[in-house]
Amino acid sequence: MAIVDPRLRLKPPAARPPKELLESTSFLLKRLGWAVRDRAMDAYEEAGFSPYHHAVLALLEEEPRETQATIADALGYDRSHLVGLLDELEDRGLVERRRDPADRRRHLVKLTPDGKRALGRLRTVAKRVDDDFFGSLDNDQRAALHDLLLTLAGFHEPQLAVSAEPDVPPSA
Amino acid sequence: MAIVDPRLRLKPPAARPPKELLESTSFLLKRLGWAVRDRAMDAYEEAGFSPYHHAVLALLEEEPRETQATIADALGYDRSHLVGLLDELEDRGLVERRRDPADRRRHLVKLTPDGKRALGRLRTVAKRVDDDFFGSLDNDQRAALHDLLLTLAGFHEPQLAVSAEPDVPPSA
DNA sequence: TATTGTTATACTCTATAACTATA
DNA sequence: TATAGTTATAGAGTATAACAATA
Repeated sequence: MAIVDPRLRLKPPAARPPKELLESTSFLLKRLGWAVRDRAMDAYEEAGFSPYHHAVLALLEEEPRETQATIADALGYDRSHLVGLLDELEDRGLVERRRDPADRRRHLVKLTPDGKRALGRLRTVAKRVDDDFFGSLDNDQRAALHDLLLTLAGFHEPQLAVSAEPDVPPSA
Repeated sequence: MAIVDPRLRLKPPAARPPKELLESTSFLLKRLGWAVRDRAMDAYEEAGFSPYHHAVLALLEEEPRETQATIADALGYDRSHLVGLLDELEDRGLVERRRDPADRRRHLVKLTPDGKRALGRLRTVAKRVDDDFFGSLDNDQRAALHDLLLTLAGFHEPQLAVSAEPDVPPSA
């Protein structure tokens, strides 16, 4: 049905990046990081959220009475960025901000029951993104990739290091 | 020497993202992709370039007489983005643009000898970024990571797929 | 004077769309 | 009318710095 110009078949439009870029792990990591970010953004947006909201809610579930500064530090966000995120979460009744009586400059932030429920939904979103994006790998490959990335992360962003601070010290 | 406030040892400031994020491969990929992009940008900037310049020059070495549209498509850039990049490269005498006599709307772009030399320098920058960023992995790990990323890339950005189009067709 | 949270500002990117010259 | 390259514009995102309240 489709008639193809012979010239196109002889010299295909070479719509491919140069080999030396494909041989660079940095290049691949950059591209894929961007791609997965893109997908995650879309998926969260469909659910009416952003990945930032998820991160904040998840952190609050683990550490129930955080101050805004510690939240920002733990997630690597700027403190002024966090203000807007918390405004949105508070407007929807997912978190509560109240002044710390011990230091009235501080706000203590905590999860509400609705926030906890929202967190559940966001976990589903996150899982779907992961399964979609890494679905082409088998379980072993996926685990291997995760390990390698975690190793790298521990090296480059020490705060992402695992077990640098065990719940129970070995000596206990 | 250093005396540590006991409270700090009992309840360290928890400057760490929630566990569920660390368990998400997407999250790690996103973070590391951003980190390596950051480093690459800095390294190229020190050399007076951007990774985009490198990509364009590398492509032109492989395919010496590209039109702007095919360059943009091959690299996944927007065509209007490419204009500025080529302006910069042309101003420095690293590429040449001339009209295609067969279709005067088109520009044929090619590498100059100076461009070729610049490409050499940019390869050094790229190698240093790669070695720095993945230096904490041993050779096997590094190769494994590269393979996994390449597999993923082929799945998500088909134009990054390897050997989808062999230099010599199997039938030849 | 320093710190917490907040607001305001400026700057970079990116994406889109208009525009020209050719076809 | 459609396409290649170019230019212009608007919007999002980010980083920085100023600010008010409190310590």
